Amino acid sequence: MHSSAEENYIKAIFSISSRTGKGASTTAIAQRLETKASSVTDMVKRLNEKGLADHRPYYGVSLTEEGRRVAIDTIRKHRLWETFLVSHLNYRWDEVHELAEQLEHIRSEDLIDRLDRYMGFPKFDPHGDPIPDREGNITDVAGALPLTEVPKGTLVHIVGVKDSSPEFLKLLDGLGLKLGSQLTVDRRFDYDNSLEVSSRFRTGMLLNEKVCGNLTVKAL
Amino acid sequence: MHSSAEENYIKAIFSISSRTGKGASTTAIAQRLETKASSVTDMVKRLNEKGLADHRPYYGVSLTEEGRRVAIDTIRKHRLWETFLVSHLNYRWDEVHELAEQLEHIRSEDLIDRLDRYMGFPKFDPHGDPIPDREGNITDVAGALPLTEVPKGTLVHIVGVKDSSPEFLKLLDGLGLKLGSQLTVDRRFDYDNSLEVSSRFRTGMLLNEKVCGNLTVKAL
DNA sequence: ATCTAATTTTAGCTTCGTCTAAACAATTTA
DNA sequence: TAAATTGTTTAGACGAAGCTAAAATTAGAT
Repeated sequence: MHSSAEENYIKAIFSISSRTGKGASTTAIAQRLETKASSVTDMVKRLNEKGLADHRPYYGVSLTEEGRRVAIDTIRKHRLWETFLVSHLNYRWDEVHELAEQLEHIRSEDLIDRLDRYMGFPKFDPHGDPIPDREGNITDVAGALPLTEVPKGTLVHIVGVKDSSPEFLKLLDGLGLKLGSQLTVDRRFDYDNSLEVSSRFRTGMLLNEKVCGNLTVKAL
Repeated sequence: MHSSAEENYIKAIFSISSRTGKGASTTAIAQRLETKASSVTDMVKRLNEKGLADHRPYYGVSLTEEGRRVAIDTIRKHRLWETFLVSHLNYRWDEVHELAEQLEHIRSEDLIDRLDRYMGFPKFDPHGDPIPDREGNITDVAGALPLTEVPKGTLVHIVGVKDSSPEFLKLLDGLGLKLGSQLTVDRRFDYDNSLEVSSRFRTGMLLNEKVCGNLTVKAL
């Protein structure tokens, strides 16, 4: 059995090494979990002893097959709970992250499978992230790419957000943007890689590079 | 903020002193939580420092007004989660206790209020126990009494179970008994205070004193 | 009323997860 | 290449929550 702390470390290692393609550095983990590098070193040692992570000092941490499974199970729980909170308890998409961080640590595979069935086996969570199935398979959206990569004139729709923080989601809400919103890239500014986009309800929206990088879209 | 461990101690103190009408003894608490008396002494000291419990050494522990509120809030969460698990996720009444023990520690009043509304503000949990409302009011069933007190010949129906352990609930299932089941007391045996009862589906059930004491019924 | 038995508390130790401060290693920079 | 900076680990400590063994207190039996 794994503690909540262990699961949080495993999730962080999984997410960092998926993004970078390399082992996760101690400081990167510390930053993400808002803890100290020395605490990370300690915990990584424990994860290693439990066969959940490999650690070559000064090189980085990576998950074992078992650790990877724990990560995916935890992500599955997180995303299913987020989906439940939004679709059944009427939470907004910017309110559910913290709660799901608690709920994902409830120890019962059966509970999450029942919740999954209760909701009709949803494929994506409220932020457009794919929900792993019971076997741990994750079906990614084909043809999805960050808004930064979209050429001028293209019509796309939003299929996901890379940043689920309340701050970012509130910004999108303020622009009237949500999952499924249709966008056209009207202009690209080389100066700072910002884009001018328009939706069906608003034109002339100027989005900076950071915002565009966090919006995953698909051509229509 | 209270830890899960604190909430468990508070629930135990609440339940023991409701039952006995006195302060809860260290050993009684230890027994209920399957821990050691010395651990209880330690924790009670902490609860006392936090203003949640009063403790006169060698006399017993009782909750402060604030501690009582924590107890009732935790019970509310426990019973609402149990209700959700049974009525929406199709769990049986003998399967939900352990899961609810985990879920009751999720820290969010808002979540539990939304769950309450989602289910239409249920008044009783799957074991017939009353669910406290948001203000902490508990509405007890008028005229409910243990089966042990029912005179011969009376027609009653089951409104609650005092023991929610899987073992006891499976025994009831085995007899075809559940909340709402109608029972008649056919005979009372002074020898061991056991009763012979019959339901609409089965006659000649010999229930011992312990079983009868754990069945709360109401005359029809 | 005293002595024994049961209960309760204290003292000291353990594990988990965290911290700070200091030492050690690696990578930049000059 | 040496120095400075950055990143990582070690050492030692702490709080929470538990344990065992021993001491202290109360209650029950004689």
